Amino acid sequence: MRDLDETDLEILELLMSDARRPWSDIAEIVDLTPPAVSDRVARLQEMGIIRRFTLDVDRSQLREGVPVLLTVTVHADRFEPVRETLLDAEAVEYAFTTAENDLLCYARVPGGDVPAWLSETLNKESVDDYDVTLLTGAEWTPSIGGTEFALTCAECGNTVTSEGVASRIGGDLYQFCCPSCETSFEEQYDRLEEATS
Amino acid sequence: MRDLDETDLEILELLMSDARRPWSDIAEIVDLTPPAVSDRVARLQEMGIIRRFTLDVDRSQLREGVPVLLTVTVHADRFEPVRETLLDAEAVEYAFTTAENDLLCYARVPGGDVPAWLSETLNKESVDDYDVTLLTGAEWTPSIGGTEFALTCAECGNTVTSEGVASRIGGDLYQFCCPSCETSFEEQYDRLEEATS
DNA sequence: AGTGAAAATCTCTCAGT
DNA sequence: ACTGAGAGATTTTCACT
Repeated sequence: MRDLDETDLEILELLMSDARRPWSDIAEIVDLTPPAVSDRVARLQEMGIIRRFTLDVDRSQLREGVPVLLTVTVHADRFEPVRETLLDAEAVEYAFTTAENDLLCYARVPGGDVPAWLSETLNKESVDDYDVTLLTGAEWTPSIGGTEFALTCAECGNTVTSEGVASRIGGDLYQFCCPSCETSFEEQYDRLEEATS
Repeated sequence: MRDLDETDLEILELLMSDARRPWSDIAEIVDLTPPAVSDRVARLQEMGIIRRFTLDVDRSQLREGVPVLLTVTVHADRFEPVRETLLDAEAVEYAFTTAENDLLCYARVPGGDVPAWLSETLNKESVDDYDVTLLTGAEWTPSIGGTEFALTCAECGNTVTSEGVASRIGGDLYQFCCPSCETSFEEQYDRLEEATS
């Protein structure tokens, strides 16, 4: 799978701000022809970078229910099914997974009866504990962050993903793709320090 | 401002699943002509129901930074400026406001140095306290929930918005547009109870 | 608010580089 | 991967209901 170039990111940004913008419009900005833009967008869709063309809707005006943030603690074995159950629930709009395997869901509960909705939704699911926070607002600021690109592991040179770690060593910040690369780098660094002192 | 009808909701649903769908396509499904659909969409945009046509992007593939959930506690006086500062920050994608005036932000921190990013971002802002949770996943499930419609205040008949409250009185759940309607309804209810006992 | 038809614009296809 | 041009589809405009 070929990597993204700056033109792809520019196209993504333009479509983020207006997904109905004509290809010809984009083509002019990124200095290509309309079919070339169309091809790139098709490729971005195939790669799964673009999941879909959609709307940013102000649901508060649709009066769809009481907005809540639901924090769910669940045993690791049951994590996947619970996550899927929640994502399938009509009321759930966002689901965040924490590093400690907790689930955070933003939902709009129809009818305002949060306890009833919860027992309906999580009924057959073995949830250890949950907590509900009432929300008064939710906002979304889509942006691609055009200046931000892939990070490179200081030890092995691979691309740093969400699994990666950052560490400040000798006053400088280094990126690593995994903790073992971090350890290797630190050992190497300490050896260098000793040798030059 | 005219209320939404079922055709509007149908158009919203169709555009949520594919925002580039031709008007003619939608027109056929909702039994209108293309210009009529175009007019309705324009009206939905003017009303602010449709904020924008956009993309659902799989940001995990863009390797854009370390995903975190930031919980910020801030004095009521400083709430608005802090909220705006955070929303303006490139890294912040979502901001949820709790009923207790806490802020919850989903952000992807570039470079992975979360403490540095925080001190940069919230530098001149008087934040009482904050907490950072590392996330490993974030998902979005766009859907309109076609069966869900506006709620009506049991006291005054107005539409219940996010500001509204729900209350279980005498075993039944009632919706109110505001606390004062709730109080009026309860008093009326109690008087009826006394009269019939 | 919606229709119908014409004009303008956009997208798709495909042969060629 | 991209271009350029032509065919086909879509959107916009506008007079009318």
